[in-house]
Amino acid sequence: MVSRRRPTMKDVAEHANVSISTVSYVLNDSGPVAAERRNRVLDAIRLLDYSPNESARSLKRRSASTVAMVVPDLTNQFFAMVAEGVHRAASAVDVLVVLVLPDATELPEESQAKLLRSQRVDGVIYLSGTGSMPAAIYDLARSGPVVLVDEQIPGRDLPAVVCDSRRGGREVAAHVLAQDHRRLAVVGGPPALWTAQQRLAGYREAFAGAGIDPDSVPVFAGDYRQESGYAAATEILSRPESERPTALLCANDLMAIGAMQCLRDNGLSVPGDMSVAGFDDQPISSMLTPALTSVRQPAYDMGHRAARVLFDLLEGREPDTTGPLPAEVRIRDSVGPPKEL
Amino acid sequence: MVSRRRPTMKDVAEHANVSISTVSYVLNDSGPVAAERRNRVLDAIRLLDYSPNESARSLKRRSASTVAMVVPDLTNQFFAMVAEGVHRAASAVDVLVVLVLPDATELPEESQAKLLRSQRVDGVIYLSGTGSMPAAIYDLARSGPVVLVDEQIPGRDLPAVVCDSRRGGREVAAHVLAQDHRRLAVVGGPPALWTAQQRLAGYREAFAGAGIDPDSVPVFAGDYRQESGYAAATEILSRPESERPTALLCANDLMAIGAMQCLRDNGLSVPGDMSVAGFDDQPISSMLTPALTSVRQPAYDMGHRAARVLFDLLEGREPDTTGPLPAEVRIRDSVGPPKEL
DNA sequence: TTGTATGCGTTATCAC
DNA sequence: GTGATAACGCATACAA
Repeated sequence: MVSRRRPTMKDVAEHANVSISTVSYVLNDSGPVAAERRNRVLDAIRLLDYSPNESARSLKRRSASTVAMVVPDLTNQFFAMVAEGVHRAASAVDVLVVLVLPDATELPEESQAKLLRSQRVDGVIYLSGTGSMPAAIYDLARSGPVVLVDEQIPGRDLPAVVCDSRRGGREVAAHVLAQDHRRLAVVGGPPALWTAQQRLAGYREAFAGAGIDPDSVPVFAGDYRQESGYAAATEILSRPESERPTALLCANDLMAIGAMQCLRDNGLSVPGDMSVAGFDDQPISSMLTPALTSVRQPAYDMGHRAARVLFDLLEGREPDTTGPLPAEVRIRDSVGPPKEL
Repeated sequence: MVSRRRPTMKDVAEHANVSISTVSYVLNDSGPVAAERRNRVLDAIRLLDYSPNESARSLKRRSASTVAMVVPDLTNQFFAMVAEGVHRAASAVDVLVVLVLPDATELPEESQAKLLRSQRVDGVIYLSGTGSMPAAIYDLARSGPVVLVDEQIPGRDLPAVVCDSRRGGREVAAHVLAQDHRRLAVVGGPPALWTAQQRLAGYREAFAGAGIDPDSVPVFAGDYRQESGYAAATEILSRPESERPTALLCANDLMAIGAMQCLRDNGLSVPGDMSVAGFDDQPISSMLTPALTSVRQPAYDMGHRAARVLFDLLEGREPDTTGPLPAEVRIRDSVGPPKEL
């Protein structure tokens, strides 16, 4: 593979016996050009297998046609699906998506800000998901447009695409309560995270609606990871059976899975001995035994819309600012009537 | 946000009272510069919050410091983990990774080739995974370096990072046989895919080693998706029980999961009534009930190594060409002794 | 309609 | 050690 020099516009122009600008005109429809000459150019392009050098284009246009997508963890299928939505929206307008995963070796927001400033990317889609992510984002946003997904920063209004987590929380909780559970417990997410707050708020609304004092329901602090679900369940099982909750509301599927593992390891059955509900509706959740009752978030759509919002911002359009997307309860087998009945 | 023009080297030079070249020298260590002036430059850079325009750099250097990573589907956790490995290796050398997912709307290899030729990316990491992908890749490889992951094209020798699927197949099969199963069946992957061929070849070696004629073992053609596992199991269950296999070797986890669902739907227990083994060891597989016996592929390492190979190629180094990575059997609960015993 | 010339921000060559 | 200056490949204002 002798890797010959790639053809440039100049080569094309020479082959077609026209000037460079003419080539540019046909490439971008940016000027009038006679049909016959246009064809000559097109032929030359095909012949030489020419394609424009995007670095030069970016330099000239001051835009890289590229966005960064920050996700905490690709193996989480929720993030993966958001990523697919982003990718799809981007490739529809010929924009590249560069992947940014937190790199243990450096401060994440610093490297992202550098990326933005270097003009290798025009904007950022930010999925905090897990982890803290405080005002640092706001710094980031000074270097260029940033769109948040499934997250909101109270006070500052950064553009964000979210779904109605509070309502989703209210509805799963209501579903559980409708099975006549009266003693519940919550395994919550990181208290600093917006999603965790919303989901919890939703649960509490449902409790109140069912005549249960929200403050009487114990909340175990988790971190959205499987281990923390296991740990919370362990703690719950350390109590005498008569004081245990009969149903567990977990703020995400991973923790629900951890809790279910713990219950199984201790010889309890789900939902026979204890009901468990999750949140996220990861694809895997429906494959479990029992299949997990959860709340589906439209991950793909959220990613897609976030990308659209970012593009609107980049092109000075007013972003589509319709409300949160719906989150729907998926009723499955992990929630049943309480044992006592 | 009034989005002022970003500072350029020229601005830095003026602030520091030096020439542009001096700034360039300190930025790249590409020339000698007196300590005192170097500091002036550094200060100016900090003051102006300057960072170099990478489009201009790419243009000049004829390299984008960016690679493309083609994956069929991010929600498959194997691919997600490969992607993480690639990302890590890339960010260690300050290379960006752009995500490429097959876009239903156009021929995949065409858009990728365009990407390569446009010099927005310097090379490609290609994960065919599922789907056919024939000689088209080879065309791609003429536009620039391409490294295959978990795939090989017989005949042509494109650089590829694989793991020892044949051995992995042999070893799971041996594990199953060691439980005294004698009537087995295989749910294979797409026959055109290298991995599917290797895994099957491994199974057959084990059969032969156990005194079973490999040709006597029925192979159901799957496509690596869950549904095809379900379908294969359905077909198997249509036979009289005395002719059914007592163990199912599935060429990937997804199909194993599908098969297990089918068995459950028909009231059969795993491994009580039939044993099932997978391949890939997706994170979810250990969370199933029963946990799936599978073969772990070092996905992250494969991605990491593939990226290293690509960088070697890009910089004219001889790529590290150590053999396939090991694939290890993960023994779990979905394989047990046959029912008859 | 078409061509010429200039600039985008960097790097690198060459004089000084 | 340092600083002009010419590319890099493309887009475009302006002249023809």
